[in-house]
Amino acid sequence: MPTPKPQHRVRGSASGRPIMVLLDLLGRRMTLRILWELRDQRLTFRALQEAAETNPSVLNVRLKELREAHLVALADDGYGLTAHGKDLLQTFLPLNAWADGWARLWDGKRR
Amino acid sequence: MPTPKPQHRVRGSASGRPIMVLLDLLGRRMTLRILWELRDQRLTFRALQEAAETNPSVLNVRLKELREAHLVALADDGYGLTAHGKDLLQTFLPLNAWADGWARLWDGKRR
DNA sequence: TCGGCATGCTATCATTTCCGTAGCAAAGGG
DNA sequence: CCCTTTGCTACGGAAATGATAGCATGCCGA
Repeated sequence: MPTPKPQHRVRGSASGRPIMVLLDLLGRRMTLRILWELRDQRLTFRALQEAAETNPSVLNVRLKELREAHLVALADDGYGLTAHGKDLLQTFLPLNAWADGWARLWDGKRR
Repeated sequence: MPTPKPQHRVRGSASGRPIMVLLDLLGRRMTLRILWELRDQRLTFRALQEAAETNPSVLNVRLKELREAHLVALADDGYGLTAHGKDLLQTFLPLNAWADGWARLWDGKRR
């Protein structure tokens, strides 16, 4: 379960193209969720575990990957996004509003 | 392996908040990749399978989920993004450029 | 009308990943 | 000392994924 790095073969892509590497990384379970939970706060390992509703084993693996990817870093006051991580998160912030609109697709169909 | 729907409990989130549902859906393997491959073209099942470098079993499961999520639809000329899917993809298009910049983090470290 | 071919897709099984729980080592107070 | 919190690891069962083979349908040319 190697951490995907640009220029290296990753699951689902022999090319190592950065976008493919990134899609592999973000497509692993809890990765997007972890980034999301850290979008506006720093959290300890355990606080992050609760926030993301996951367990320490998966969380630890994801955190290792995200740290190797320079998206997350651990400081005295807990885990938080790096400058790169914050930059990436900017891309995802509109997702929240988008998801709300998307959810309305089901509102009319449930009774 | 139920398709996540807003207002319903999903893996990693009891709340059913749309953003959590979306993060669960997008966090499943190959989901982001499939959306990415369809960003500017329609593909047959087999063409999509090759493009995304995956296998029919996983592809079929993901396509079912994406169709139920109204993000992908099948027409005579193959699979393609729905209006909602295209809208969502707009959010991710900047990722390509971002990933190229991100990859440079490793350029200086490889020798 | 009979191959051939491409289509979407399913079945099967081995492998990988994930999940849930218990617990450890270190650091800091009281 | 002991209690708490920290980050994190070990383990076993469950679930998801991956790879391959193959089916049913429809189309097209001979």
